[in-house]
Amino acid sequence: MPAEAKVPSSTARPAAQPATPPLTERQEARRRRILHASAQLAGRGGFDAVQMREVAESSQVALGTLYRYFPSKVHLLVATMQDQLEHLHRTLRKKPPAGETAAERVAETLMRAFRALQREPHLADAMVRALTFADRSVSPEVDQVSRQTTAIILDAMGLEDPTPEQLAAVRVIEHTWHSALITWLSGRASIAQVRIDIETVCRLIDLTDPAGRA
Amino acid sequence: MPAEAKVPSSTARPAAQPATPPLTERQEARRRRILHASAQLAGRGGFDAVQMREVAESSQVALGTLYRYFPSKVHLLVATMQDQLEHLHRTLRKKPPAGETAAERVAETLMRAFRALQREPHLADAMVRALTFADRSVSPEVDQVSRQTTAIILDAMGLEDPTPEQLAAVRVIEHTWHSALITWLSGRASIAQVRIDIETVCRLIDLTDPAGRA
DNA sequence: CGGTAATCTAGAACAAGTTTCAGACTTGAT
DNA sequence: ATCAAGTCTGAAACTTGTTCTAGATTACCG
Repeated sequence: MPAEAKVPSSTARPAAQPATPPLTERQEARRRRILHASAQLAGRGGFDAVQMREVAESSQVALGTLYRYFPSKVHLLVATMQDQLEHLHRTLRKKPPAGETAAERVAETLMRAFRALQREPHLADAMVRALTFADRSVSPEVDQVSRQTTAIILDAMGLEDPTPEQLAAVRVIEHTWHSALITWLSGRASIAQVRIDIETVCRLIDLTDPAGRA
Repeated sequence: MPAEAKVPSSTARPAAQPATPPLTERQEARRRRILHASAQLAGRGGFDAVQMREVAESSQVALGTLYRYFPSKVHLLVATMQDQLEHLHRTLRKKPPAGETAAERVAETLMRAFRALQREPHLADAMVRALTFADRSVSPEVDQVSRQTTAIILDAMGLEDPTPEQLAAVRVIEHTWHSALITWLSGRASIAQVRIDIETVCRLIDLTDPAGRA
């Protein structure tokens, strides 16, 4: 029946999506080439520089195939972000933050991530814009990014069993993180400002953990 | 020299933009028609339904003229949002929030705004997506929206002389507000969830005000 | 091997945002 | 009233995301 297997869609991780039929090696390679080209183009030029025709050409794939793998430009860029986030998470695991309190560690972690983004501001632009511009059709993928981000923050807090209040705080931290990134990317906030925002929101953690009812 | 220019009639608010050459009455009328058409189309269909050709036709204006007034679709939608925000602010002034603490009043105000958006979810979609998708070329306009939002929140807090810490909290509240809206609009968070996020972030205000010097 | 269904390719075609242009129209000044 | 300069209009053109099609390839089953 099938030839080169079924329609691909998300991650390469086996322990992730439920309905992701496995990919041929050649397909996996194509997918990887596409994501690489996407990140490459995004790296200089940002969101606008990632043009589907160029991605296709650059990754040696027909336009139609590109769209079979990633049903829209936003899907593509969100997938690119998933990729980068995984990479970041691995890096962070190797060198956990050293702060005293949970709030400090989270702030340190986010600032580290922020510095990584500063090294590739155009790539950051492409990914973050895609993420916030995504409509309902990309919800699953965006949600996956969100879960990954949550995991990173919880890791930094060093909690195995967060309370609902703490999870609420994490949600707000994520909101702030995304929105602060946007203001920075669009030139409306300085790097210093972003740091302040992050540090401010991280104080919410103190509010829930040490003294409060847990 | 100029033609339909120079009549210093009304931009309504005299204390707003610095370098906005005043508009003729006919121009003011055009501008208003355009914004009305924009809101109308956004009202059903959201971001995608606001098509520049339709806006032009619907507001009895040539496409080129539309682009003279609003240099891009995002500019147009952000301007639409400015419009709506002013309206909201006026409404809110009439019925200030009744909560005991500043945090309660801010949360109440934002929830009220949220309910207003729920009545026109498509319009909300168009405006918020435009806002977060805006690139640097729209910074001034987006900044104006941000200032207006800040003003609304500060009003709710009832402060005439906010401390830097309080301003920081307000910034984070705004971040959360925008990002929470996005998650709601893209179907990744429920209304209840948004309420929780808002209430959570508003606790930051308690952190700055009651104990410290006011 | 041969068959066949799914995949891939190349390229045209379509949609909506944006730009451009020639000509008609308005406005304020002389 | 006339004129110069800025505005508006209508329409075509251009760009880039997205869809579609016909035919060549590929993977797997028997």
